[in-house]
Amino acid sequence: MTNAYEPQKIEPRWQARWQSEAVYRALNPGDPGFDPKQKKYYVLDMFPYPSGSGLHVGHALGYVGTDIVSRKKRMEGCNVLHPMGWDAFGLPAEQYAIQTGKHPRATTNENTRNFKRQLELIGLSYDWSREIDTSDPKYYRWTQWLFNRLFEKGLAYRTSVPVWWCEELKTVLANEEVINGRSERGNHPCVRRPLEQWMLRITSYAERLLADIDAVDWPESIKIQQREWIGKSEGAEIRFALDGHDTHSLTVFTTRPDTLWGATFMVLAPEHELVQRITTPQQRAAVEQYVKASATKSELDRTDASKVKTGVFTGCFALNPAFDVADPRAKVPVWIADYVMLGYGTGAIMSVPGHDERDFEFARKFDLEVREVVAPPKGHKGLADGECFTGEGTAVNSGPIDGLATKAAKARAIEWLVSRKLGSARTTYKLRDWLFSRQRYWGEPFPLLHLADGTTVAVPDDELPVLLPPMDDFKPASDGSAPLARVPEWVNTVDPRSGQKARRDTDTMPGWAGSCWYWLRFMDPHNQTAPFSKEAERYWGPVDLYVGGAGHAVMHLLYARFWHKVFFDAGLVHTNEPFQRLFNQGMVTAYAYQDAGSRLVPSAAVEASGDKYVNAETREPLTQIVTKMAKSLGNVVNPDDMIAEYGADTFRLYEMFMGPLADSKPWNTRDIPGCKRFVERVWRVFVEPEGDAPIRAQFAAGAQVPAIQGDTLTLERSLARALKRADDSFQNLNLNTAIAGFMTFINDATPLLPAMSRSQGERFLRALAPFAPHLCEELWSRMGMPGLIVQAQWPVAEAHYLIEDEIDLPVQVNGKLRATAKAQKDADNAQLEAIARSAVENHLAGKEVVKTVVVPGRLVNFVVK
RNA sequence: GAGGAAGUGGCGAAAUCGGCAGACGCAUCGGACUUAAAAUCCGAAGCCUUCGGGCGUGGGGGUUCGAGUCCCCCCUUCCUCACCA
Repeated sequence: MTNAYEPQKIEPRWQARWQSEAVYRALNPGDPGFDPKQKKYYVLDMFPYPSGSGLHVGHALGYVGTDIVSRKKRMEGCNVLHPMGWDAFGLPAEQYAIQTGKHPRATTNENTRNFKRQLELIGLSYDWSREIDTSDPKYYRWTQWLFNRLFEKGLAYRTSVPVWWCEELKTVLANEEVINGRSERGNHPCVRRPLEQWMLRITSYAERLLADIDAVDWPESIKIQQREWIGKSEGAEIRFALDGHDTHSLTVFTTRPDTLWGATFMVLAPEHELVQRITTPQQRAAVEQYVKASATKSELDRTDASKVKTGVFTGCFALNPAFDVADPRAKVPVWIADYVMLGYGTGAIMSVPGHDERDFEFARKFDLEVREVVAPPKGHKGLADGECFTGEGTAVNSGPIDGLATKAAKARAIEWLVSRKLGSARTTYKLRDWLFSRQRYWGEPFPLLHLADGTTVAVPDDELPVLLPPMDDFKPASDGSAPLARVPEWVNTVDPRSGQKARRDTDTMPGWAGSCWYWLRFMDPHNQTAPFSKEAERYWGPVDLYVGGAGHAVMHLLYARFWHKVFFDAGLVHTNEPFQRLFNQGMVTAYAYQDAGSRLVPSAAVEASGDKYVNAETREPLTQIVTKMAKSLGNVVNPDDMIAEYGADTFRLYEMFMGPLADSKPWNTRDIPGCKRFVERVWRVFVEPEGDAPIRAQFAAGAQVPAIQGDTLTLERSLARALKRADDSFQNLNLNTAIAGFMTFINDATPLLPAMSRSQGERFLRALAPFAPHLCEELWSRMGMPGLIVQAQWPVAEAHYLIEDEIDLPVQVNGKLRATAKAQKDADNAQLEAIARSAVENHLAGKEVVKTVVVPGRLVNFVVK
């Protein structure tokens, strides 16, 4: 037994012990030893994509936070489910394979091994018996099985949609791989091109996805982002006849049916199907050129999208149904312009330039008629002032709805349209159906067969999984078809039900698929007859606390909610929503350094002297800035290095001590020694460094129990405050304040050490244990405490030690602090006033006290003239 | 352009209700110990000051006996989404 603090020795030792005793193993209903009366708590991290570069300290932030919560919940007696796994399908592994020839299976296995090693180094309390890998056939078998449920409900369909095509890479790219019209990798130009794709009908759940978000305990900012993304808007669909085209009409969506009388032109999206039919010969050349240009240009140079509206007249006129055909106002020109999106509403609008900014700008540019149909309320500028008015007002120049306020005018306009069969009320959503297929290799194959008779059927559940065929060339074909299409022996098969010849679907699912239900698989990860058992789901669902970055605010969380609702409808799960409480950890940023010309200098070449920074070579002064961690800046910090140097406990403490879990904050390795010092001070409080006893005698079993008085009472109060602060810090996960409380206690205890009792020592260790588990386990064992501290009970402050008998009473004169006086905690107002008055006598001399404010137990304020 | 989050010492930050602004750390400075250094321990420290005090939570107004905290306007930074009719 040595008395030096040696984290490199004690940490692996306790990790091995926890593993051998399976202390983080969560029991399911039916498992031996399962206690149905015990409360359950499910803490989930957003599981990582195991990239080749490994974890950095930013990823670890949330994992340390949830680990501390899990450990505390266990100590509070909960059956805690805290699992971890790998979101292992995805494009980087495949891209890497194309470049290096290394199979995605091999790199994925390597990467997950590395991630797991890193997580274990940190001492995280995952139940590794539940580890899952979305790219493992044992897992994706059930992803396919769940897809079949969507397919049989008609929620998956195949259609031709415009997708990103990159000519340079000869491949289809996912939306998330295209940034400002260029490929994320290589920065090549991309264009939209129609291709047959699988879609999921998420829009049919739009209303429920919107409504149910009110009931969950999520950050309001995320709720707002989801609501905005779903983007419900209510309005009307209106049909316009086209002059000279009896067979075609033009339907538009508007949220302002009351402004129909002010519609002076129409605009179609350039891709709108009517464009070809209605364009007149004179305009054809101009229109075709515009359509072609907008296929690339509109998305390509968005950076210098100078917001100048462009468009071309088709030569065609529509008839505004608000007016009689003979009325000159009825005939309105039809234009095309790229400010109208094909995918939203009907891909066509009626333009009301008097009351819509975009239409107003367009009308000005092309000199089109602007007519006022909504009079602004008094005090607002309108067309009379040369400005467009988009707010609510009173209908004017609008025939049957004249004089109505906007709200009523909308309703009346819809009635009017319905009665004439010109339109109807309609609600639209920004949310689009979900493009669910990728022409890629490293994903779940669709469990679908295209039969000789032209129908498409699901592979029967009992034939799953449809395994990815072995391949070693993953390059997409030049026509955009998937790599799987090049494996004829895999593609060509027979439908096991009808015996017909069949072709397998050669698309794979997107990276999101595996993460759409993984929290359910964690509940029952080894089930071979179902994705998860009903009993397990009834017991564990929903997730009590889900922690991850705000970057997944929309996509993952919306997709996951969608699948969960489909499962709910299918009777597979018993809750409407998957994640009861969501918490977003902040981003860990890092410092970077700039020279006078704002050029970034790699961190390795920066030298610090006090609070100044200079370039180590040139001695040029540098400015410190805060940025993302990036390889190119050389400021990525990885946990392995930190742990090797300081130990896991110090690393964990620093991660939390930086600030509230929710805040973004810069990593500063220079600050870590503060946490290291704290850990060492804790050690020395318990262990005499020069001695050879495992623990100071006062903390050993059978030590004399001091009376709680004098210094021991002072420490008891200090400990109570620390325990209270620690407990409170879990409310908002500002665990930094808990650590500050522990530090304060150790600062108090150090000079009063002889008065500290064994009981105080062990309670302190129990509170610190979730934060610094190895250290506490070691000291706990040296104290001769029974069992493991990870299984001990969470200590709670005794309320009466939180109350001080004597307080420092601040005394203010005119709101300014002039003195502090000692006062008894329970002194009444008159006593307090008297004490206060004598404390600030000199400030009151010769002044008239006009008012005295006494806040019992808080302060006294004299208002004087 | 829209939405969100946030601005407090040299730095990270703290401050249930409106009630002593800057706890706890880092860096800094001083002292002890040491042949010396490291480590450790003790102490100082928001800024200005004529040593009475004054000024201080991005800026400007307001409410209040009292505002980091509540209300209005403005500025800056970061994140997300881009013309959604």
